Amino acid sequence: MFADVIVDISHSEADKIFEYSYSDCGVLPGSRVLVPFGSKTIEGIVIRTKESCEFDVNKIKPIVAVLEEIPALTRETLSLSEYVAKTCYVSKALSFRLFLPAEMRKGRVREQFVKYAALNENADIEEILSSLRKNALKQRELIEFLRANGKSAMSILNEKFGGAVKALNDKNALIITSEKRFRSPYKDLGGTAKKVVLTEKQRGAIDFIQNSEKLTTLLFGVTGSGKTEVYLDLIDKTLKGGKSTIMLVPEISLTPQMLKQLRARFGENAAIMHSGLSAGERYDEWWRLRTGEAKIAIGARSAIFAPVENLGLIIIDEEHDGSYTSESAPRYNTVDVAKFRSSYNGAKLVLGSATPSVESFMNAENGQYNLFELPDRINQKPLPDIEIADMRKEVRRGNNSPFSSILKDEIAKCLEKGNQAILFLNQRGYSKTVVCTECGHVQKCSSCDVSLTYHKEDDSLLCHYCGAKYKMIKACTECGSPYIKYGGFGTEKIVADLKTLFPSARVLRMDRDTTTSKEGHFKILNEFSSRNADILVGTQMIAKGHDFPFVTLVGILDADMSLHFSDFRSAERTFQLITQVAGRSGRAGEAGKVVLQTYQPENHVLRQAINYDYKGFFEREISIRKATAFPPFTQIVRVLVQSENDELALTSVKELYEELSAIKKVREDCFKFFGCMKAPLKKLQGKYRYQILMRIDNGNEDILDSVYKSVNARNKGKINAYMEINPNNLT
DNA sequence: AGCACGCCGACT
DNA sequence: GTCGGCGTGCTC
Repeated sequence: MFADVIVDISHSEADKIFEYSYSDCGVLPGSRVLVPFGSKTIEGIVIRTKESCEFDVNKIKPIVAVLEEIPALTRETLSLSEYVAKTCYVSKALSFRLFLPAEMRKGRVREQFVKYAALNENADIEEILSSLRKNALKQRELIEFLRANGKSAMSILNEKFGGAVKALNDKNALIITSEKRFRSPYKDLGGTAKKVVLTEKQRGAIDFIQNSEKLTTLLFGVTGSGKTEVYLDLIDKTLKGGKSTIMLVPEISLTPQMLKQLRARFGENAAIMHSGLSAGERYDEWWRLRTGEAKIAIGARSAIFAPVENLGLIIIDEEHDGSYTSESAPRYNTVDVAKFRSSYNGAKLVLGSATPSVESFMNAENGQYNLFELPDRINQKPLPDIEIADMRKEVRRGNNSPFSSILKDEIAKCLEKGNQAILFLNQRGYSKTVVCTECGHVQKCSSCDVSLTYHKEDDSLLCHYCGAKYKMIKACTECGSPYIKYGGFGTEKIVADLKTLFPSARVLRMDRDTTTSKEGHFKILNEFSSRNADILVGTQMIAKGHDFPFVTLVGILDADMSLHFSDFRSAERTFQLITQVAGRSGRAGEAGKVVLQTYQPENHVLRQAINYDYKGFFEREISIRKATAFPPFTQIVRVLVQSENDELALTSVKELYEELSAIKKVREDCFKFFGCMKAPLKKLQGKYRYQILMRIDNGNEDILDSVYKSVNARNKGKINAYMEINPNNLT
C-alpha cells in the first residue's frame, strides 16, 4: 500500500506530495508519521492512502512509524488545512501546524512528572537530627517542615531550603518520588454557575439563531446587552444535542471572569486553548478535545482549529477584533475559517459585536448573514456620556501636559468620590522619541527604520518593532550635545505625571511591559477590580471585555492616534476602539463619564463615536469604501520583498513588478490599483523592504494564484518574498 | 529545511 | 598543490 505524505518542511521546494509505502494498517489519512527524507527521518502527515503509486516504485521508501494511534487530523481538518494552504498562500506543511499543538511536533515529550520529597519512614530521623552540626539550621527547618506538611513538591523545598534538601537526601532521610501530574488549566478557578434569568430579548436571540435557516448570524448588541448569556445558553443547548462548540474570544480578553463562567457551567466539558498555558496543559487539552472527552473548545483565534468532531456551534465574540487576523504566516482570517467549518458541519456560526466590522455588517445588510440586534443594556443604564476635550485650545492656553483641564477635573472628582478611573493611551514607554535639541537628531534603531522609545524604568531605548534594547544616551550620538529632549508621551510618563498631580492616588499601569509574566494580565486586573488601585493606565489591552463595576471615568488621551494611520481600516478601528473603551465606564451603580481628547474635534468618525451612532458610521464608511474601491469591494494584495542586501531587494522587486505587469495587461479591468514602492518601514530587523500593492476586484482568485506563483519563485537565496491578502497593517 | 555536490580564492 | 567558501538542487 502507498500513502501520500506532506512532510513537515515549510519550503516551497518541498511543498508537494511525497509517496511512501507501508504494510501496517495503522496508517490512516490524517495520521502523523515518521518518514525517511533525504538523509534524515522527519515527520509528515498522511493525506491519502492508495493501492498504487505514481513515482518510480524502486525509489519509494517505507514509512518508518505511525506516531499516534488516533490520526491527529480528521477528514474535516484535512480538507480545512488544504483550504487554508490555498487561500492563505502558504505551504501545506505550515497550514498543518495550525492543527497541532506545538509540543506534538519534533517529538517533544508530553508527559509531565513532578518530583516530591517526604521523610523516609524507615530512617531514624531523631538520630539524623542529633548527628547534625549545630549550625545546620536549614536541615532542621526542613525536617520540621516535612513533619508538619508531609509530602511536598521538590520545587518548593528547593526554593525554601536550598542545599539542605540534597544534604538530607544524602543522609538517606528523604524519599523522593516522581508522579505524573494531571494538567487541567484553571481547574481551581472556583465559582458556581450563576442562575441567570434570560430577558425576553435574549430568549428571542436564542430562538432566532437556533431556528434560522442561514448558518451565520451577526449578533449586534451594545456593550452590556448580555451577549454572554446568549452564548452560554446556546452552548448548553448544543451540548445537550450531543454536538461540540468552538467559542472564540479576542486574545486579551480571555479573562478569568469568562473562564470562570464557562468552567462553572460546563466543568470538564470545556477545554481551554490558550498561549498562556504550559506546553503540557495545551497538549492535554488538545487530546481531550480530539477524543471527544471535552466538547467545548474555548480560546483565542487559533482555537478555531480545535480538533473537535461533530461541530454544532461556533461563536466568535467581538468579531471585529483585530486579533482575529493572524499577523504572521499563515495569515488566515478567523471568520473565513469559521465559515468553512460551519458549512462543512452545518454548524451555526454566531458573530457577536457592539461595533461589527464593516464587512460583516455589509453581509448582514445584503442578506448573507442573519442580523439580530440587542439594542438595550441589561441593567437599563444609559451608555456613558462622551465629552470631547479640544486639545488645540489646551495648547493655545499653554497647557502642554497630556491632560486637558476637563480630564484633570474629572479625575479629581472621580477620586474624591472614591471611584475608579481608566486612562487609555496607545503608546507604551515614557516618550515616543528622543531628540537632540542642538542638531535635531532622533535616535533610531540600527536594524529598523524607526525611532526608539525611551523607557524610564530601565533607562533604556527600545525598538518597538524588533525589540532591540539600547542604553539611554548621555549625549547626542551625532553632535555630542548633552541637551536631549523627549518627544511624545507613553503610559510610563502618564503614570509619572499622575503621581505628581494626584500624589495620593494609587496608579496601576498595564501594557506589554508590565504583563510579560504568564499571569501578568490577571494580576493587574485583579488588583484593579479588587480596588487596590484608583487609576488604571494602559494601552489597547485594557479596552477589551473587562468588567469593572466601580469605574466611572474613562479618559481617552489621544483619540486621533489611530486616525493617522494610512490604512483603509483606520476609521473603523478608531470607532471601534472609542466605543469599546467608553463601554468600560459606568457598568454598575453610578452613571459613567468619558473624556475624549483630540486635536480634530470636528472629525466625523469621532462625532459618530461619541453619539454611539454605529449605523451612521457604517453608512458613511461603506460608501467611502465603495467610491474608493477598497475592501470589502476589492481585495488588497500586498507583495513584500525583503533582503539584507538593499540592492538585491530593489532589483528583485523591480523584476517582479515587470512580471506582474504582464498579468495586469491581460486583465486590466480587474485591477483598481497597481504600484511598486518602498515599504512604509523601509528597513525592519535588518532587512530592506519593498512592496507591490494591488487592489483587485473580488472573485478573481485565478489572478491571485498566478501572482503567488511569481512571488514564490522569487523566494530563494537572500531574498524573502511573500504575499498577503487584505493585511491588517502595512508596516 | 537540511544536506550533498560542485566550482573559485588563500594557505601548509 | 589542497582546504573550504556557500550557490544550486534534491529529497518519495
